[in-house]
Amino acid sequence: MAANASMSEPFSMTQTEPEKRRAIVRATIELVAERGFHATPMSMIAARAGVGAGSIYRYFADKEILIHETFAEVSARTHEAMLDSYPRDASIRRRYEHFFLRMSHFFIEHPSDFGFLRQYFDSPFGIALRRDKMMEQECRGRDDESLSCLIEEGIASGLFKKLPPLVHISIIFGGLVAVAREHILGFVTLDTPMLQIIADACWDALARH
Amino acid sequence: MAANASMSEPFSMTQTEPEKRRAIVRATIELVAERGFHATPMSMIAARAGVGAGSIYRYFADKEILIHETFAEVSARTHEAMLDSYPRDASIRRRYEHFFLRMSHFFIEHPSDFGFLRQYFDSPFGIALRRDKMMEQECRGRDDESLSCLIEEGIASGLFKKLPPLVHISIIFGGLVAVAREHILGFVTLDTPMLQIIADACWDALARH
DNA sequence: GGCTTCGGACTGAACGTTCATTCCGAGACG
DNA sequence: CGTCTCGGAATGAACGTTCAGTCCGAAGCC
Repeated sequence: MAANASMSEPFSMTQTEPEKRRAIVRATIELVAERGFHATPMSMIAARAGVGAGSIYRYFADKEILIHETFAEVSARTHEAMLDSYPRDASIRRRYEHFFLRMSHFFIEHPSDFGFLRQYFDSPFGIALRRDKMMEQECRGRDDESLSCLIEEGIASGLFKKLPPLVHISIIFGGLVAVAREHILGFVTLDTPMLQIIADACWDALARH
Repeated sequence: MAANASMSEPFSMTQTEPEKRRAIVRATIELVAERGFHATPMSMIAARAGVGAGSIYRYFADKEILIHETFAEVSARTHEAMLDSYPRDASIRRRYEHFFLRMSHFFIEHPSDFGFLRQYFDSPFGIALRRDKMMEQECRGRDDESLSCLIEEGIASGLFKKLPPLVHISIIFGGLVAVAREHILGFVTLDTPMLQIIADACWDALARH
């Protein structure tokens, strides 16, 4: 079936094939972000994407798979944004700031992606995924997992407080996500200088004094 | 709601009336915490509470009202736990620590309440509620809202960084909630000394240096 | 080139299931 | 024996999923 690799994707030749798939994924992100997984019917996704209800099943076997594949795409975009021009050899402080600022900008500029990710990680899917990742990480040799590494490096060098790395990550990420959420909901307005100040504040939580 | 004070609640005379109501509320808290609002059918709530499906409607007009009244009860318990023996006249630092430690202990010891609150505040209900509260607070003269006051006091006294109070609150609450969640999910274990250290770390994020 | 045939992406009405809510007979209490 | 609460079957709406048919561009034929 996939033998033919001559010049086109598995569907038509017009090269426009994934147009509908993309529309479906986009609609899923937006609606799940706004309303949550269980509150967004497939019919609503189809309507927002401008396709027939049945067409979704041409691209995704069922709702659960649609959610998982959508997550994979959002997740990839997020990692890409975070790692883009990551100063791999800079100081811990600079790498931390890069992470924090990239992340907060990405969330603020892509509120639907942000909302989708929050919904996903709060769901049983996301929790199971984290459990798997944790297992995997315990068995395999250390991989790169940038933030996790950064924290461990900071602790080892005596820069950061001696706490379980996951606690550091929770404080940073918890604060970051909460602040981004307030901005998106319109309860505060965060510009770049303000985000820098917040990044510094969260750094103070990590650092020994 | 509390108008009729003659001698009995609106139901029977057996004085056992709120027994079932309580079971329903408890089941709602647990199931919503575990599964989310839209993924917990009324029939499941009835089964967990050990009552017939129809009996819920004897106490709550519909699902939405059930959720709201359940929230009101959980919310009251939470505030009560936070304000219990609150050292109203102690230093800002001491009051902060009281708040942080009470809150984290409460969340950890009442994971269902914690899960329910998170679900509620993430839902459109919770967001609408916050919007209302914010309006109300802007118009009315300052009320007590302990944490909000504490932050403003800290900023005014030069102890805390000059940031919108809501940002301070987000950093603290975001971190607190994230950390409690990791504990409940079993990814870290937090005892009292560790929580004290975390409270101190979050304080560092607030404080000027 | 015009006409016909063909294949498969696409649609939306239809299906079986599950949900929130209603209803009614059974029983408890006075 | 009337009143009132309860449980769970009944009801209608809404859901995820399917499928019989539509549509359209490409290929075959004259």
